[in-house]
Amino acid sequence: MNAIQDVILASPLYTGQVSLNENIYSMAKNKRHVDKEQKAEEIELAAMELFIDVGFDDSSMAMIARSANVAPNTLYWYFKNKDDLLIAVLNRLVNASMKLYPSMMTKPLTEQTLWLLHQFKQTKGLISTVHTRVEHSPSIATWHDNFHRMIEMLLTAQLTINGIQKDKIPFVASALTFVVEGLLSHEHTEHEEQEMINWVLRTQ
Amino acid sequence: MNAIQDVILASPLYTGQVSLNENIYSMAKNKRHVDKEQKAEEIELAAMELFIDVGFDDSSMAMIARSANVAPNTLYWYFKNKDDLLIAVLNRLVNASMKLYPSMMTKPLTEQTLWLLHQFKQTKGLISTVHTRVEHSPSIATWHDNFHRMIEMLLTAQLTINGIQKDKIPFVASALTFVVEGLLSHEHTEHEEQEMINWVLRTQ
DNA sequence: TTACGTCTTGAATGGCATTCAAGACAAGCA
DNA sequence: TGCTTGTCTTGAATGCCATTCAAGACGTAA
Repeated sequence: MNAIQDVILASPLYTGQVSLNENIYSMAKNKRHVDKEQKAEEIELAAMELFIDVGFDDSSMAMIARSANVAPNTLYWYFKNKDDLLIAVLNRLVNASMKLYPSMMTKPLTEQTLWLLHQFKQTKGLISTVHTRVEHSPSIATWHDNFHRMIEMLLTAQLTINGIQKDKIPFVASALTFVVEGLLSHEHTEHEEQEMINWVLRTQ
Repeated sequence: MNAIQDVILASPLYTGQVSLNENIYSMAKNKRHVDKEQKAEEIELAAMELFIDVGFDDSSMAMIARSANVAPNTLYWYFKNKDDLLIAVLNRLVNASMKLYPSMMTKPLTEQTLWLLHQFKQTKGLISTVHTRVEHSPSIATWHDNFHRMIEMLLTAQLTINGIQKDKIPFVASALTFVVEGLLSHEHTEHEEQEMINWVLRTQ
């Protein structure tokens, strides 16, 4: 239906894992890499559960390791540090939502936005975590940039389809993003959320 | 001119320090409390500078103590923990801005909002810090609640003066808040900021 | 059997917020 | 004057934390 969506959904960041081993060429001897990706996945799933349940700061590497049945320092063979593990988890979460998104694409934009809001609600805490760590970790910073670039493209495409006045689109897209982020960090009733999004999307 | 503002500006949270020693009655013997408030102020100022310059997470209690010329554990005689020190600093910052606010009250709302945005820009990092720590610390959570209550009252008053349609006011107030928070966590040009705020405030 | 990458781990290391116990200091009273 | 009592201050723990190091186990390929 529209090409932009396909581009987004096919972008390397969101097609699932960005391959952990880029050196497939030089990899010749002693490859056991099948297990490696499996184990990495186990670790990511353990981390994901903890990050969602108790938050990033309160999930120690030791807890994650225990939950994945490995020694704490084993995590560092698979991930450079805790921030890199966070990125893997974030990609997994975004990817999961984006896999479901196509089925929402034809629905009204208000409904789509509300759906996105609910998708990210389980990961509420991780949003401020990302914002906090953007200043520490360059890799989190670029992840954050890419994420917002993707959201902006997605919304721009949808707002265009919905016939929003062209020169207003950047504002509406930013406002929608900020309002969703705001609704994620501050408690509101379902009804308020809906009214809020409707208000942003009201055609002038 | 309008009573609501006065109420806000006189509210205990924002009239400067909430007195550190509530037990003035029982305090009789051995009082040296004059120095105490002075020393507390020195610590708060040292903490404020560090929180703004290097952020909350990267300001260790040891650094703050060194900067205030005391031993690290001395901080715990004045503040229950690092979160309580953060609250003292936040109150100081909000108080400083609110002292300046009355001179902006008569200006157009767009200008007021832009001014608020710039006031809080120096404390950018502390916003996500607060959002992160809301889940850990009940005292940060209530501070955050009170802060938003105050902002909501302030904006509601101003939007009423500006003749915004009554039933739309809650949405505009929330949207303005979220957009300011968004602009604080995501880099934008001055021009984009202005356009963004104008867009939210456009009368329908 | 040897050699060499892949993977795992126990045991550091250095940092952190916070607590503890001991004492210094000042004021009020005898 | 000395004694007591509360106000402050601090060196030295404590128990976490993320991360690193060095040693070795395990599989594969020659």
